[in-house]
Amino acid sequence: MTGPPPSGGKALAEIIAERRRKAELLQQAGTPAWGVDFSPSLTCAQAAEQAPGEPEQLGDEARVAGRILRLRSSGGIAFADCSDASGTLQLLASRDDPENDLVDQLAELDLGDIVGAEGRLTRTRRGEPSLRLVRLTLLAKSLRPPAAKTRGLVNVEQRYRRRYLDLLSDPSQREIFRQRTEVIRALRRALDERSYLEVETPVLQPIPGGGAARPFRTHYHSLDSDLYLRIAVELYLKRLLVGGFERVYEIGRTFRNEGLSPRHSPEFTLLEAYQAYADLGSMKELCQDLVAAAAAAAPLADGVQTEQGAISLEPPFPSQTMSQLVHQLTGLDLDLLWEKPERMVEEAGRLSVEVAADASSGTVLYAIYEQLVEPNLSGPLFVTDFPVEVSPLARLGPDPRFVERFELVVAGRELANAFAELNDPIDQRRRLQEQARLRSAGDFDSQPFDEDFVEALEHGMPPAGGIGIGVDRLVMLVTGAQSIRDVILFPTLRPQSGEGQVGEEAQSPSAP
RNA sequence: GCCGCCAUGGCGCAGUGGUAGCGCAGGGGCCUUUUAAGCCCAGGGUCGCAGGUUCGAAUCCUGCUGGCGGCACCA
Repeated sequence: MTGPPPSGGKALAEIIAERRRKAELLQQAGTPAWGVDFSPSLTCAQAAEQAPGEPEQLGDEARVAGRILRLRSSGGIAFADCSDASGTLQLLASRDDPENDLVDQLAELDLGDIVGAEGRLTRTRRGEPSLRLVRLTLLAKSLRPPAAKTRGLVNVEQRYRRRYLDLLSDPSQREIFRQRTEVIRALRRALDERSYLEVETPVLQPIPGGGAARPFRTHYHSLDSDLYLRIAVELYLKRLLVGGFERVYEIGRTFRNEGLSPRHSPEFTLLEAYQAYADLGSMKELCQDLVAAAAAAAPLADGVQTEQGAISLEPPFPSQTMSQLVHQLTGLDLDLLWEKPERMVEEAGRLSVEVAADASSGTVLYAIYEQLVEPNLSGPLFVTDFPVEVSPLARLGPDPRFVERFELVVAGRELANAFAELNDPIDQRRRLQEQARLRSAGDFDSQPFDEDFVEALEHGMPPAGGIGIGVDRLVMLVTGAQSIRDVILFPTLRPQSGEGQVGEEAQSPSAP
């Protein structure tokens, strides 16, 4: 035996050794255990469908390929359940057939082996569609025992760390990720149909702007400069509006150096779309259409469930201002209090909402909304009129205390965020300078100043609407997933000891 | 980062102070239509890691590692 010692205990080592021995015996007999080509003529599901209607009747010839999930043998007859992406088909070998050695061949397979099977379609006495074998080809010997024969993997850590085991032992897990892809396709289709142009902007950015979040930092050796993984794509897409594109969007991975939770992943998929000459109402319509398209792409049997019960994602969604929502919950007369931020701070304290003693009225309003209102909103609901203090990139509304912005809230969570984009370069410069001031005062979540972006605005950006949608959360919603890790194939986990010690890649002499 | 819960053969689990068991998987055997097939036999474990308490620790205590949940940060 060569190769690395198998991980795990003695029993596992013995199982692996036994399987390797089988593979070697086969190879010595001239039967390769890996690397053989095989072209199926039907999927397992198609073959099952084409099986003859009557028991023990022989039908068409067929070739299928798949993984052996279960084996049963009964003296002179052997059965195997063969599974491919489409479903499962039973394989059958009988001593009564001329190829009676197939009974032993089939029985000697191990669970997890991948085979190509050729024979005639039939149906057993109990009515099970089956392939009566005339030839069996081993395509890939499995050296490790299957994690789970019937139920899927239960151990959550294993499911995330070794997702392939989760996927192969539980078809419903594969279905979730297939639906994820369908949702993203539906989003693309909806935007493409509206003449949006899909673009790609830098993931590595010298100045990480466009959102309030702490970035990941990395270093590019060739230019000997620090770069940041993007926290948003906003500032680049707006530059494209300056450049004359009128409808652009990007769906891509975005990175935020923040805590992990069932709703937060350090890398997540963000959709951002910008449309020149669009007002906030148009963005609401776009938002509704995108959410409805996503829901239609992954239809749940029992509808979309939230902690507050079943909800409909059928447009149109209602709107309410943040001030209305806070007033309804607390009874506070915000107009009366607004000029006295210290009174607002007091009221917040009374409501057990913690804010800085010198917080402005807008900041306090937002804090009360976030902590007391948003978590209890079932939605879907557009929350509008955000305080200017928490919206440095949005255009002022008719009431200059607020900006033209909405968030779509579903199940107590922010699903989308949109605003009428600020295109006043003088105001934008002032607001970004304020952000930069906060940042240098130690607030890592505030945005650094981006001179090039402001300069782009100085060339003139058309008035525009913009929207951002958290795609992972949208997928969670429409698939009923409870954790964001359940909709990310390989979620970020702490490296196990021994991992995460890659060393300095720049030392590699073969680095390009 | 803080708090709580969890970690027992490959997988799923039982075992709350007396030295570890069950089902599946794996090995040997029986069985000519099975469906998570069935039946018989024999295996497989330093109970996550390291200390401590005790005559005796899977079990109690401490630390560490990893996971989950909550808080904080945020989408």
